[in-house]
Amino acid sequence: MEPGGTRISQLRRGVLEFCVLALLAEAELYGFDLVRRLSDVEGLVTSEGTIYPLLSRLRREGWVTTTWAESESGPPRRYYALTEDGRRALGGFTEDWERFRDSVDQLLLKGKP
Amino acid sequence: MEPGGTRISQLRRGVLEFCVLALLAEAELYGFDLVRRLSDVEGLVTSEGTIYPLLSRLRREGWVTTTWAESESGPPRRYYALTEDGRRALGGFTEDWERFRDSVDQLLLKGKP
DNA sequence: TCGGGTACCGTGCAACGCATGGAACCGGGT
DNA sequence: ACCCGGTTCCATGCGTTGCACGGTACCCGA
Repeated sequence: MEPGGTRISQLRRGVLEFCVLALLAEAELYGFDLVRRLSDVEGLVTSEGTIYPLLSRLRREGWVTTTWAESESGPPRRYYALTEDGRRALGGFTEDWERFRDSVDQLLLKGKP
Repeated sequence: MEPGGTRISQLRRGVLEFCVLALLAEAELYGFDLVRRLSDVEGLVTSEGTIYPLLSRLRREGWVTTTWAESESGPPRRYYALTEDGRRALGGFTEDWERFRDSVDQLLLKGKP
């Protein structure tokens, strides 16, 4: 299938980033684990090719910090932790999301309750 | 500001298209009017530079048909009408949107009811 | 020793919103 | 008579970001 060809992958744009922040708000996680956790959520399935560039961006923005830790079953893991800036960004986005979601609902579900 | 630089403009991706279809599901409208109507909805403000390429896509997909009509106050208008295919596409997306919205809500609002 | 699971990462493409700019028509103010 | 602003259409190019693809390296069981 052509890349970005599905409707859903367009929906993910700009949201995935903050879904990752939301997961990191509860616990420090590493990249590979984030992929697995997102796969458990309908419509958010993604791959390493998406996650790692995304995590690099988050680091560049100063929204996460990272620490290395050994693993018992493979190469070392890089754990990501939310910064105070990251928490603020997540809060700001959440407000934007709620407004946006309501607007789209209003247009899309007008006539089908 | 850099284009596409805001969080919101990324959210609009892939959604705007179907918001336009939703508006056309109620009445035939022309491009300039669509811009005004979307500006009335929080988070969906857009411009002609966005709408016209989008409408071209919809035509190419066969989701809308167009008819010209004179205007009393300016150049002629091109009115857009939803096709049966367009209505089906809108229905399909609406289902996808509901699932996606619930997933994001679940992640983002976990802990803040 | 060899394959498969774990774990990291970069490069290049495609989609789409938007800034920018251009064209043509109309009416009102100076 | 002339220009300016509103209306209405459209095309071109850029930036962001998800994803396909490919690469490296470690560990373990068959």
